[in-house]
Amino acid sequence: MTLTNNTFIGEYAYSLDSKGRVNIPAKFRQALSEDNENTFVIARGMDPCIWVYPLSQWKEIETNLRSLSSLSKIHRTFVRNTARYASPSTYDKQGRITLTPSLIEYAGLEKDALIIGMVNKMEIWNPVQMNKTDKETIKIDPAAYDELAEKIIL
Amino acid sequence: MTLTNNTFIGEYAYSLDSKGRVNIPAKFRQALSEDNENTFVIARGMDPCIWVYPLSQWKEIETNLRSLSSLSKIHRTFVRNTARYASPSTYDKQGRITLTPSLIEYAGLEKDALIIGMVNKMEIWNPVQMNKTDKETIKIDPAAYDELAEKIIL
DNA sequence: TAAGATTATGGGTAGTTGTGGGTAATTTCC
DNA sequence: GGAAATTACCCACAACTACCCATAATCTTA
Repeated sequence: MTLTNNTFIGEYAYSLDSKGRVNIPAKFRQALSEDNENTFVIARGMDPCIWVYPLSQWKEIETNLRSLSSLSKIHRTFVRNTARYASPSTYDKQGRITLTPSLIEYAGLEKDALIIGMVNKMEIWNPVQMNKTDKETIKIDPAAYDELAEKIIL
Repeated sequence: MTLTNNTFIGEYAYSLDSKGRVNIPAKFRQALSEDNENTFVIARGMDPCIWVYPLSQWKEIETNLRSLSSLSKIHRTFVRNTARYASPSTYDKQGRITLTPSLIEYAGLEKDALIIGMVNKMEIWNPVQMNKTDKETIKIDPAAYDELAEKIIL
């Protein structure tokens, strides 16, 4: 059962092989609309993990980046930081994408890879790092959640 | 896999040979539309690096430069600095462009060259200089950066 | 429950890409 | 106008990557 197009939820445990490939969960692949051409764009996450966008979603980001002028230092820096580590990756016949060595290192990936649906994208984590981050998350300011509550109805 | 035409993302580590040639990443070459005639325009970046535009993109910049009046000293200086060091460069059968000695010196390039996709253009850096700039970036005004990040949903 | 289909993981191979260097054509300069 | 220097074009090799096939585990369906 597929939910909305290009929408990802759930968590999957996969492994990274010696060539730097990870499987994309079948459900996620099925959720992709045709215009994505079986392609994702992988990039650095804000947390120590890899962000995986459907191509169509990434194109919107690119459009926004194009509107920034390189005359502004802060704009330049932002475009560079965003685009620099991004890379398109089409999945093969077996449904795997190849990660770049740079991103593997950034996310600290070894044998195990945890794939997490983040609605408009997915994240790839080293399970150990995810645990660590989970524990830190508990310390989040409850007031911050209250602020969020005004924006999102659960 | 090629994304949108004339759009460049990702980071590549190449080397500058004794003739002042650098490879253009295959993905970037493939992204070029036909009307670019296998040609880029190299110019001084705002940071200590070389900016490499697809020919068609550069033509748009020229159009914009034309619209600036030379009555304004700022405009004159800007046009001069932009046009002065710019130079077209067609890539050879192996996909390399030749850089000018002036630009090589400006970017402080030696053996290693770091090529960074900046969406509408690419940058060529000395990796050492890039590291230095990265560290300075941390000092950028975080508030302004966050404001930008809110406009562009990643 | 058993057979078939799908999914996750491993590895081989042919084509592509990055890099070095050589030669001929062109330009520069005395 | 001719020599020297520079530039453009070509070939060759090594490393890498994308694509293909194979197998085992899992899920689906009759």
